[in-house]
Amino acid sequence: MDVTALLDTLNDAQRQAVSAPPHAMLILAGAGSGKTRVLVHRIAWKIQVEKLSPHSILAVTFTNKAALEMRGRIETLLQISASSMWVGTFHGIAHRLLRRHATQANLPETFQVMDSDDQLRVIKRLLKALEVDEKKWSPRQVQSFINSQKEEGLRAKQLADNGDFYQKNMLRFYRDYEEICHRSGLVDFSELLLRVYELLRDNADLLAHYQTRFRQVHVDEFQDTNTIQYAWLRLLTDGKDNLFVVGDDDQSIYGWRGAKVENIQRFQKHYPQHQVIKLEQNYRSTGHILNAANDLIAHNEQRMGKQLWTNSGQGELISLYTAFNEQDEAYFVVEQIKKWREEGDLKQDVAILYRSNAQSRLFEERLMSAGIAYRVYGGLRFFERAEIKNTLAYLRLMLNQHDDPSFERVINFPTRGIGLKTLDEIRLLARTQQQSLWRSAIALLQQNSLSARAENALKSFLVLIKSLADTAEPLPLHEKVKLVIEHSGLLALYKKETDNQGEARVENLEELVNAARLFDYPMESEEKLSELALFLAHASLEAGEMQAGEGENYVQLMTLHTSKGLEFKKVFLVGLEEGLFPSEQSLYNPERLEEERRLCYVGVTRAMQQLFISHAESRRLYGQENYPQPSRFLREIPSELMQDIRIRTPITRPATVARTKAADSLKTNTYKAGQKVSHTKFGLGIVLQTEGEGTQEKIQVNFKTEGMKWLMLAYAKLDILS
DNA sequence: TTGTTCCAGCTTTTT
DNA sequence: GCTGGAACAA
Repeated sequence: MDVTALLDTLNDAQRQAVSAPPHAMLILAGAGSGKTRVLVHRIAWKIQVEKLSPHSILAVTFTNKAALEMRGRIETLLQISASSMWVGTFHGIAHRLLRRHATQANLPETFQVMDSDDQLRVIKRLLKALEVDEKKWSPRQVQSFINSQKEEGLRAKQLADNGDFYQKNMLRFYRDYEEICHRSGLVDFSELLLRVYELLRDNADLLAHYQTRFRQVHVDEFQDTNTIQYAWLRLLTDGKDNLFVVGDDDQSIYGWRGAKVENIQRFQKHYPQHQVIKLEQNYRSTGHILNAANDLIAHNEQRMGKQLWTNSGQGELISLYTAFNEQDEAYFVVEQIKKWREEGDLKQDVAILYRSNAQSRLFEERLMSAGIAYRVYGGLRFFERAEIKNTLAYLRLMLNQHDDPSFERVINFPTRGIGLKTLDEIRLLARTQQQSLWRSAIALLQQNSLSARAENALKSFLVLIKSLADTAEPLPLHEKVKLVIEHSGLLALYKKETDNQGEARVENLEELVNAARLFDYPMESEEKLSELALFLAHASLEAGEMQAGEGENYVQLMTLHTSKGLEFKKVFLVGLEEGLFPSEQSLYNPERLEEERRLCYVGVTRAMQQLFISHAESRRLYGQENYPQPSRFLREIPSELMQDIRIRTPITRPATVARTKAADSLKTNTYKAGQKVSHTKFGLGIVLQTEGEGTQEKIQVNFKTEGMKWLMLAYAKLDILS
């Protein structure tokens, strides 16, 4: 392939980015502007034109999916195998480095990776052991404290409590947590990043080695990097000016989990030689949709500034539907999908996007009764399922008996007569002796202090693990997994469950054996670790797909966050109401509000041809009827880009809202739900309901401009208009 | 050990 | 208003 072929299919800005001289580059890539394309072609350029070996290229992404796609596209483009190229997630690459340099990183060779669920379990147990009030110190709170400190690059010993009671306790938990992880040979997700950062920072030789090796470093979704990830990139490219980052400040929607958009500014300061290129031509959406997105995001103050454009025509207007309530909203969406289905089979092109997962239920119900196949993204993924995690815990324990969380998980699962009392004694001994549960269990047996029954049960558990480990030793990976499933008692247990769930679990276990069979482990000469250990790490680092295969005939339901990076011909953006989107928690915080707006921008730019936006006038939330204002984002999209699908006629509010309340209030009250009223100060409004009697009588009115209010009827100056 | 009841909490998610 | 988890009882 010659050089022109690499550039031919690109537009001017893309071409500039791909063929730029080898210095630091910041590519601000708008939604649908061919970001991955540029990244892939840039890497191809490096290999093809600048003759870099794939070996000297590093490309970092956030998700496994993105990493896989990038490698695949490079290989297709260049028709080479890029297996020597390092393409992976931040965590995946950190894991790889730690495996290679475990000793220098002060980790055991067999260290394992914990997922967030494992981490939470460790913290829960730790808090129990310390006998602190779980109401006051919630495990989740502790977890997020620890993770956010690590993401800022801070160890417990680097933090001061300043006499602060809260901080003092948190630091105690943090220290204990580090201790348990160390003893069990476990590393959590943020630890992977921090540990690698420290490894390179403290080992000049290693750092120099990787700085020399990676002649080009590429980062996808740069706006999502957190402090420690950026610090790591800085180390790796220090004084080299060879960092190529692609991102979009307007699509930064993960600030709440530590992402720092400011890293874009930091980049510009730290790499003064850098060049900025904006990709603004959009190949996805029609003109109207892009204009809406542009005008919406222009309401944000904190942005670098970008204007998307297309030369593919204006397309259809955006449709706006005002629903009576959330039921009506779901009804409308599904009716619309039904119409499309009658016109032709279009289901895989349709997505319903919402702010929070709880909103999916109504759409699911409607789709179900309409007989339309759908798929909800989110929820538990394969390697996160309880039966899978139980099996993995046995496998981990076989590999490393001092893995306390795994020990806890399966010592009495399936039940084998080891009660709480025995377990407590083991825990106590472990704590006082500062040793693993496994060692403590053995010690306890030697003390002969247990009852005969407990002793037998415990002994047989230890023997089980040992014999599983020995028997498995010579077997191929999938046979090891199979052995555990069959001999741990898990299979028998799940087979006994006669309901669907039991069946599904058995199927999942079979699938796990299959996954093990198909697992081909990336074995480099230095990575002499056992296949099993790598498989277990893989299970933590890649929890498995949760999406339907490409092009399958499903309507797709997902949160706005999940939709980032995807595109659909027809998009429903639902629930655009103040308090829902933007969410209640963001309403009074300008920064969070801007993030919500970016989220809305992400949603709008998912649509290729048709965008439907809806909101409801009344919505049941947490068992309470709410009358939310339409989202401010609706006002921020120019009205000439939108068409109302139905004329708003609030008088014909459906009976469901008005009926019961109205019937009740009829007895004593003159006001009825649905009546138009006028207030001297608040203006026009619609009566929603009344409550109480006599001087205590209150009335709830939804005012056109002022929103929903409760008024004391005795004082309210209301005129009935209808 | 299992079932029941009570109670808090309630965006967003990848690794 | 529902759900998941924990505490408690049998």
